[in-house]
Amino acid sequence: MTTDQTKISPEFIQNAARILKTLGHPDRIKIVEYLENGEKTVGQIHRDLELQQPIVSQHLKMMHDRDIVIFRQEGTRYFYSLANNFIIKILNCMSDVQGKLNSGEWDFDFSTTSNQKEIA
Amino acid sequence: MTTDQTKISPEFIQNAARILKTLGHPDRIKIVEYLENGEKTVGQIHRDLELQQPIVSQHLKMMHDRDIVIFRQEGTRYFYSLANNFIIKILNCMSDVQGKLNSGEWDFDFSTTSNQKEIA
DNA sequence: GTTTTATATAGTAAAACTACTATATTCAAA
DNA sequence: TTTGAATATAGTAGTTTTACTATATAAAAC
Repeated sequence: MTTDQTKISPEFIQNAARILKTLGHPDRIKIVEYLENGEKTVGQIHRDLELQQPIVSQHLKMMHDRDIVIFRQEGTRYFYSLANNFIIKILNCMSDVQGKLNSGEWDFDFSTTSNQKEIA
Repeated sequence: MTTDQTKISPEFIQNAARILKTLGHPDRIKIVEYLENGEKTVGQIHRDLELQQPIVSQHLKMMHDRDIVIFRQEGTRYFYSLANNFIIKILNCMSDVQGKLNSGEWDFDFSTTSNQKEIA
């Protein structure tokens, strides 16, 4: 029902697109989800998520450019964390969806997807 | 708090990434949002959103491949609609976020973004 | 001082996306 | 049966992403 009352503004569409696009990569989703537990160093992400270090840095750099993560430096280590609750909100949204899919409340089967919608 | 209880499954991450990435384009967000009002023909989208027809078809094809939209053909016209509530859920999530940003409840200012998180 | 450790950066080839133009296809209409 | 309307497709040049390898930096540890 958030359809007509909360019309997505043109300016926001740009931001939303950029955020969604950036979040649209398996590794980055994993990283963001991992960061929900609090700030982590590149090495922790690298080891715990089993991703190559340069790849991790690359993803983090992209996400930093797009304001998804921030970091603080301490000696030779960089501690990254989520930049905004916005990101968590989306992640939770995805989690909710997953829950409904797992519980069978929704069909995510596709190919068989039926959706008549309110066709007048 | 959907962190540890509802762990995002590896399989879902793939789907989520594909969906988010696909939604990560201004035109496609506009189209999806437009389709929330019910099914529309290519021509309607083309005219109402002021997007070139081939571009619209291109986006719709991609979104169909990624199971975001479905369509039914009637004569020479194609009626497109959203394939799953999943998509609406995400859109609503984005709308909510926008609402909070507009109301100043959150800062989306970035660059100034502060986020200490629960640093132990 | 020299060697690790922790990260960022450069460089790059292959793949995917974007935005267009031109054209084919299929119905509907005259 | 020719025309026009509604869409899909093909083709393509330019731009981003991706995924790696190699390397530069800077702080720590010896």
